[in-house]
Amino acid sequence: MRTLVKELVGKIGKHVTVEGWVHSRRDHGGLIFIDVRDHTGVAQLVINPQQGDTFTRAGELRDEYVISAEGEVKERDAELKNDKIETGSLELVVSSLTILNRSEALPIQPFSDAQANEELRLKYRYLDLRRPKMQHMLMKRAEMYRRIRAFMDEHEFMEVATPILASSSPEGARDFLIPSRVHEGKFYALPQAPQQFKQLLMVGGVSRYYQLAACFRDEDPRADRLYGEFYQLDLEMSFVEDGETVRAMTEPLIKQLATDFAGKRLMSEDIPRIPYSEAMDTYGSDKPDLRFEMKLVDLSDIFKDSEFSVFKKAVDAGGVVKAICVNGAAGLSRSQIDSFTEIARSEGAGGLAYIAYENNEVKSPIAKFMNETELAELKNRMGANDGDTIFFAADTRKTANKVLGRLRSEFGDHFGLKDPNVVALAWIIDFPFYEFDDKAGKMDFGHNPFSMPKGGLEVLENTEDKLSIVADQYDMVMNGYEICSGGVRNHNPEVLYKVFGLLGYDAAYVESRFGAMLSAFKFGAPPHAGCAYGVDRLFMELMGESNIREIVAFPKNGSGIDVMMNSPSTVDSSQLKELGL
RNA sequence: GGGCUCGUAGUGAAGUUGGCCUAUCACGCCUCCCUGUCACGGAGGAGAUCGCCGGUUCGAAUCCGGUCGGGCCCGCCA
Repeated sequence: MRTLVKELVGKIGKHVTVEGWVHSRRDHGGLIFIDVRDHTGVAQLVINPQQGDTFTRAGELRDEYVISAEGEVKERDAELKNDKIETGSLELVVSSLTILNRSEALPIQPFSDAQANEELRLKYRYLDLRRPKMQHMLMKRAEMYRRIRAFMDEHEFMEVATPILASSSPEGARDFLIPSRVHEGKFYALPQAPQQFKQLLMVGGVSRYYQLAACFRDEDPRADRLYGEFYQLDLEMSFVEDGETVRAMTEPLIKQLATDFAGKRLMSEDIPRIPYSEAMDTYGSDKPDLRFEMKLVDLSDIFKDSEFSVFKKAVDAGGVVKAICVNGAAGLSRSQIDSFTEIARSEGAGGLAYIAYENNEVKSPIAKFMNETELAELKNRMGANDGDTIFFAADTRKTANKVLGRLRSEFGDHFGLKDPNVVALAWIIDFPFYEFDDKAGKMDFGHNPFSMPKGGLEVLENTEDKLSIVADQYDMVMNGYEICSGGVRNHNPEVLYKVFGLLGYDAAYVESRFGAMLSAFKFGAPPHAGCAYGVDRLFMELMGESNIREIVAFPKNGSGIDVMMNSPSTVDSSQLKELGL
């Protein structure tokens, strides 16, 4: 019967068996100390030379050998206690020692402060997982899942598994395709989300559905985006016609996770609802980090007749001049400003104009083009003080917002405005139903084609400017990350045809792609709404990580390769033949 | 697909304005010594042609070109 390391504290004087890994060894020649580690902690074993074979065997131990040690738990003398570890007041005096398995010298040192590079850590992930931090991640992830399930259960949601072998959906991300053996030339696809299945569950009479669902998308990864597969807390509620019901229902869960679970402080108990257009205009992003202000200010009226042609031209062309005021940025060096300029350029800006206020002087390459009135009005409008710098974007509204939104986030990082102990939540609502795709030169869905246009058929048919149609669609934003996306669904076949029809897709197209859903909606589909939280990204932010691979047990690398399991891999020609490939 | 960046013993780093580099340090590894350590200590040892290929040069870890691999970002992610 094995005793866990953390249980030793209550076992002074008892004879026990402890099993685990050799964490470190201190061989004094005539006396050997072994630190044994299991998932609950580390404890010291003492092996005396009187123990004969056992002592000899202890001398053979190396780091990460797997052992079973039997003996008596003794309280250490006062001067020998180690207050650095929980079991430091005791030790196990070993009478019998078994080597359960040996270990070669490790290719990475999981317990060293210097961390091996990520590629090696991923290749030897099973060793990397022994690190206390990774153990903690696994345990916290499990705890989060327990809390989610308890919450959903309490709110009478029913967990239903939906298929992993699904069908290809044309919109959205690239699919992972699975060739069918039985039906040569045909393919399954791994679901990008259980979207259609969960809506069909609503038609099937399920009132409240949820699932911790695996989702698959073949898109290039990022630091906050896993390659290939990720998990969503997917949920849907029937007989719900307003998104507020869904938002209000799930909010307590997220608050609980942010506070009780992650130990952080909420920026505000009330979670603001911000229309998409306002978020873009005020923060230059549909996922603003609301832990700090630094709002975008429209200065077009000041500069519409300016001598400074760059600004005037932008306004004349129908664009805007907008700016952000960054506290303390007057101290930025030339090269730091250059690197922010590079960032602005990468978002489409022509350059990065600025005005710094330092020691009550105006320092700026562009101030000479402005008159006293403009400078005074500018400073007043931006609320700039000594030490601040105002950064400008003069461009189309879209580009100016994008550039300043990105800079706002970068400055937030640079000046430490993103308090890691604070969670700022917001709902971004009223997304545009359609957007103009500049590159394709045509209209496309702004977000999710399955959500209900606000106003329904009436609005779809009678609105002149289709780009002004708003979807009943909502995202939850946490500290600058989109952690949830949801909507009131379009359960009306007529409206669904119309929604696609406006983009030029005819009925036959819609039927071929979404036949099951269309047909289901003809047989008494209840109104329904729902959402899906990206639990990996949510967990990442709650754990204070900026790299999503740090919080997942076995992630793929940035090229979509599992360097440990060596996937993707080639397969036998016989396997291909069986599939008719 | 594009941009930026990195690649030096098993691991992490230093060296990178060309030459005292026969490449330095720490951890790890191996041998020996050590009865109260807990990052044990002490003595000794093995281990790297500096990602790879080519070029410039009297001389390349260092400069140039190419290539491979990693990371971040853009595109993409309904």
